[in-house]
Amino acid sequence: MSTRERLVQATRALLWERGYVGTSPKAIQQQAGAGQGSMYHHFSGKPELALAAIEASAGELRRAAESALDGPGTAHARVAAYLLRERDALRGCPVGRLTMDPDVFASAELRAPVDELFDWLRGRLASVVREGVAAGELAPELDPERTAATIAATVQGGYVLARASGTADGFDAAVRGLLDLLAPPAN
Amino acid sequence: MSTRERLVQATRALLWERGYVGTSPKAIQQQAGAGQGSMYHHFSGKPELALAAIEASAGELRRAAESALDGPGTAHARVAAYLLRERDALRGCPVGRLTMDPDVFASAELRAPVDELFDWLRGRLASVVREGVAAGELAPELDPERTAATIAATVQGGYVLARASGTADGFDAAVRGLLDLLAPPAN
DNA sequence: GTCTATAAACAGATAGAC
DNA sequence: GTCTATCTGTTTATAGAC
Repeated sequence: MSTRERLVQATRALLWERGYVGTSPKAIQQQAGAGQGSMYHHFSGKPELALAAIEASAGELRRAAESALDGPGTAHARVAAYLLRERDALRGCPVGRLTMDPDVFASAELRAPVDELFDWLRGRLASVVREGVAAGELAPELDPERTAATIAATVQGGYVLARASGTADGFDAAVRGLLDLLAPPAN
Repeated sequence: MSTRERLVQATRALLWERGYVGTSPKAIQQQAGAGQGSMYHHFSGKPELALAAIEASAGELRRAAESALDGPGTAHARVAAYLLRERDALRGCPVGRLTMDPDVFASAELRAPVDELFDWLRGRLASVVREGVAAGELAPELDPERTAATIAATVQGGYVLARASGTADGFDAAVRGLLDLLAPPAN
C-alpha cells in the first residue's frame, strides 16, 4: 500500500472511532506511519484527507448494502439480509456518525458524500419496498419512501442504543422489532 | 441565574452543538460569561462539568417523554404524541448524540446518565406497547421490548437522516413510516 | 517524496492575588 | 468567588534541507 493509501486508511479508521473534531493530523500520521511532510505533500490538510476518507467509506458501505438488497428472495428477505448483515454495532456507522460532527455538518463539501449515501440508500430501500408491495409480500398501504426512511433510521438509531448501553442488544432488538412490524399480516 | 448554573447551561448548549471533544473549557467560559478561576472554583474540570450538564439534559428529556407517554388516549396515540412532539430535527438529540463521542463512550461516569435515560425510555415505551397489545389496539404478535427499541431507534436515526441531508424531511418520513407500521391492521 | 525545524493559536489546567 | 498570570502539551500547519 502506498503512503497516500495508508494515510487514507488511517484517516478512515480514526474518523470512525473518534469523528472529525476528535482526529488530529498527528494521530493520522502515527497510525499511517508517515511523517508530517509526507502527509502535507499528498494532501493540502485535514479537510482534503477527510474528504477522501469519507468518500472511500461511503463507497464501501454502498457496495455492502447493494449486495444485500440486490440479492434474490422476497422483499422482506432482502430487507432482512440488509438489516442482519454482519455489523459491529458498538462501533456504529462510519458514515452516519459523521452527521453528528459539527465540522462535517457545517461543511458542504464534507457533508456531500454523506448526503449522497443516505439519499441513495433510501431510494434503493424504497424500490425494494415498492416491489414487495406490488408482489403482495408487504402490506399494500405502506408508503415506500416513508418505510425506507424508517428502515434506514432504525439501523442508525440502533447504533445509538447499542453505544448507550455498551452492548449490541439495543441494535439487535430494534432491528428485529422492525422486521416483526414489516412481516406480512398473514404470516 | 448563578454563575454555576450559567456554566451548566452553557455546557449543555455546547455539548448539544459540538459534542464533548468539540467543546473547550474556554468556549464554556465565554458562553457563560465566567472566567477561568470561576469555572475551576465550581467544577474540578471539564469532565465534572459535562457530567452535570448531561444529567440535566437527560432529566429534561425524560420529563418531556413522560408527559407524552403518560397522557390519555390509545397506545398508538401516545406513541404518536411522543414521536411527533415538537423537535428541532436538525439539532439532533442532546443526549443520544453523545453516544458517538469517543470520550463519553470511553468514560463509564459520563456514559451512565445516557445509559439510564435510554434504559428508562425503552422500558416506558415497552409498557405502552404492552398496554396497547392487551387492549387490542396494537397487533397481538408484537414483542413489547423489541418494538420499544425500534421506536427509540427510529427517533435517533431520524436525526441522522435529517442532518445528513440538511433538512428535517428524513426525520419526519422515518417517524411517519413507523406510525404506519404500528397502525392496527383493521384501520 | 520524505524529513526535521519552527511557530502561532488553542486545550486544559494550576497558583496565587484580591 | 472571581480575577490574572503562568505553564505544559497539542493542533494545524509552513519552510526548507535532503
